Amino acid sequence: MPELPEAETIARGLREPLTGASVDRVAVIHADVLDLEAEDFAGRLRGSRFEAIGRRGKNLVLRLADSRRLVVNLGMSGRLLMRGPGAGGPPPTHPAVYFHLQGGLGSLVYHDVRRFGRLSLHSAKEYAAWSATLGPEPLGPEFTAVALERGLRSSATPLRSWLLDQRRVAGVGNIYANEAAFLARIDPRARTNSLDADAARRLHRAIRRVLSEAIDARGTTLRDYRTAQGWEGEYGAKLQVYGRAGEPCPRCAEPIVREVLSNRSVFFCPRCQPAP
DNA sequence: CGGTAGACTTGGGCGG
DNA sequence: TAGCCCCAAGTCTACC
Repeated sequence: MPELPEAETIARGLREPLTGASVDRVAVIHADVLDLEAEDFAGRLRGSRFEAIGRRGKNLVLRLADSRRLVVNLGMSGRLLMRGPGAGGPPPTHPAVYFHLQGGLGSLVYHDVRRFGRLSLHSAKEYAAWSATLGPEPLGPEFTAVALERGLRSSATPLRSWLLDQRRVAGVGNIYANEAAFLARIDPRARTNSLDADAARRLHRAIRRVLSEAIDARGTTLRDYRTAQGWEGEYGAKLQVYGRAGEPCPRCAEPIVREVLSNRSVFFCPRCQPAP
């Protein structure tokens, strides 16, 4: 998604307009974002009330009144947009699913240019099982420096890859993995079992800081991400290394380097983030 | 099991 | 300009 700060921003923006609203009708435009047949999906949601709006890692979790959960993974380009009752303004360009609400409350639109996103409907039990496959919430109490140090020691994968593994910690993606490694002054290519306790403490602080500050800025819009109200996030202007290859490091002015690691870009300052 | 490369999909930009 | 171009917030699979 849209990573954790973007998902959190969307959840906050959906809470007020969606909590307590009920689904009148579901219109499926692109069934390939569903884990069920379109008819089945629409039928199971008709009449359901949204009771609580939350997030797990990068996923939006919309709890229904009967304790089922609609889990939305936004992939690379998914949006969850509230449309007012009048639905003024231009219509969405790439709608995949419309949730029309009862009582003239407008609609919730799942919008996705690339359709890498997925919408799944879980029973309470299925949701618990799915959630258990994800690592701890990085802004929650379970994610301690000691737990992080233990996790890092148990693997020989490069730090950037470790951070992208949702079973390790839930919600960090490529933007914030690169930013956190920079703030912690660790080479993102370093094997995690080569990092010492002090590096783990720095990384713990850096992850929490970058995610918190990105939430405060309502996330990072590179191109596709929007809040539930359709606004862009403001954190892009605060990125230190991500997408800044060739620009001077904000700490030491050495040019930022871009490399490819596991088929994805990795950005770092070769002077501030020395190989251990 | 752990780690990596490619596939999936569409659109924007001409580089990193 | 246009291209068996390049790149992109993610995740799943195959394969070593």
